[in-house]
Amino acid sequence: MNEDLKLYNNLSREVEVFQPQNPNQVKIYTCGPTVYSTPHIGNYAAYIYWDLLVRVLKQHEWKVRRVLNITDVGHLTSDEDEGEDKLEKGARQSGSDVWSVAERHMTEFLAGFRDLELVEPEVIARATDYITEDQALVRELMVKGYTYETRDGIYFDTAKFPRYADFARLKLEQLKPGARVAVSVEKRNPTDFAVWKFIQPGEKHTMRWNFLGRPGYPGWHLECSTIIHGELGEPIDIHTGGIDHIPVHHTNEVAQSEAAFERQLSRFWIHCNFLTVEGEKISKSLGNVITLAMLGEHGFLPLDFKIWVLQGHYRSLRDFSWTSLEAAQKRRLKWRNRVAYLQQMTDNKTEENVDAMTPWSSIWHELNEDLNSPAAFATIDQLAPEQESLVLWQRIEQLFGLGLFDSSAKPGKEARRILSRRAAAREERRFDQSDQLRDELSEIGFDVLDTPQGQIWQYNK
RNA sequence: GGCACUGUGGCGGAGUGGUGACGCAGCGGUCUGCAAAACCGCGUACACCGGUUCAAUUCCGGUCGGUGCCUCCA
Repeated sequence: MNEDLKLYNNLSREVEVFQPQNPNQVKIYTCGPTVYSTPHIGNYAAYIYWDLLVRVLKQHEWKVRRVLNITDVGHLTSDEDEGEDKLEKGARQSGSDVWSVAERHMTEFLAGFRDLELVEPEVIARATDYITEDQALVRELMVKGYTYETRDGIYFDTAKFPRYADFARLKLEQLKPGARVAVSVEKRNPTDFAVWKFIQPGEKHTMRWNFLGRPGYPGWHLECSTIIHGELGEPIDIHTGGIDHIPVHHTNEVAQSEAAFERQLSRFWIHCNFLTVEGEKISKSLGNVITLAMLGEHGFLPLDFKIWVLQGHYRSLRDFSWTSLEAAQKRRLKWRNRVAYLQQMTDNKTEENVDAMTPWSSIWHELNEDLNSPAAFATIDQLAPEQESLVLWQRIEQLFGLGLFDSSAKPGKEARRILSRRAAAREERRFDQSDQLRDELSEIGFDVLDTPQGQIWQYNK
């Protein structure tokens, strides 16, 4: 178990050995979802990768304190209705209010978390619970002279934070401001961003808090800085997020946190790549959004999707397709059957005489090489029968959470009765009957293997 | 335009300066009452063009292609 954990750190753009500051409290922050619509598989892919990270950290016997934020407060939409908040829009479309839209989608998101057997973070922080702290952070930035006020909000002056471009290695003069959105004429620099927004007279914005004598709401990047400060304290050990966050969100987060608190925000920054569907980004406007529920309609479980995600590397761009999901589903079926097989052999008092540590150390090694789960999977697939044991499979399950030991799908009363009738039929060499019973078994979800030790059932789906 | 990632066999997907990971699909065999599972065997894969090298899919340069970001988004 004396394996160094190596992770690709966005700060150095290199794979580095990771050591926590304090093994009793590894501080991790994960950028969470904005809860304005049903999460899609691309959103979950990120949390699947971070789940693996957390499980690996825990396997190192470090104590993890992980914070996940839930953005339940305003961001502007990307659609044409300029300036309308995503939550407001969701509320208008569903005929309810912003608070219940957020509530509903947060519940939905967390249900998906459980279906994917993702380790629950130690802290789930809702942005709206940190408004006072947000305001304190804005005040701190104001006092330190990093901000200026315009008609619509308090802005962070990125020119006053010389390291601004470093994180994303931006070439500021080469950015194309207004490539996709109109520039505010009042901004001093194109990269300046709001830390607090004022609600204009007549503007519809249900979520509002009084600050500086006016109604308003926190800026788009503020909550992450605030929550990290309150729940973990700088510097944290690892900050995770999607690759898309590097140039804007994380850049701004670093700027406002490090300006206000004068400490490094995070020692490691790790980012996962995107998932496309048929070569294109998942987006509502393209109409290619796939949800966990839709996977179910196609006959897949969330865990089939999880193994699909993990058979690629978190920094690789992945393209989703139903055929590749099917291949992943079969791989998981095979693994479940290996566990089922071993369990039945053990029931039959077969002695285990295996060395679980040899394959385990290669699996463990692969995962410590920047979370190379695809390579670890290859090792698992190459296990020789004599290397396999339930102990080893339990460790594998503990690392990936793939439902390999799920007992709810095991043969019920009916299946067990068919199995014993078939055993009797074979004993008397009534093969027509035993073949027919095999077909019946197949219809209720099980295959049967005839081995020297007798019948062994296997899942067939 | 800038930045980042990326181009591996039918489909996915690791990895490496020199014996073709692994999964799915396919073919043949052993085994089996028949199967299944398992095991054994079967594929002239590394976008293109140069360079370095005894040797390049792997390093360097260029070309072409794909994706993402530059408002929020994993």
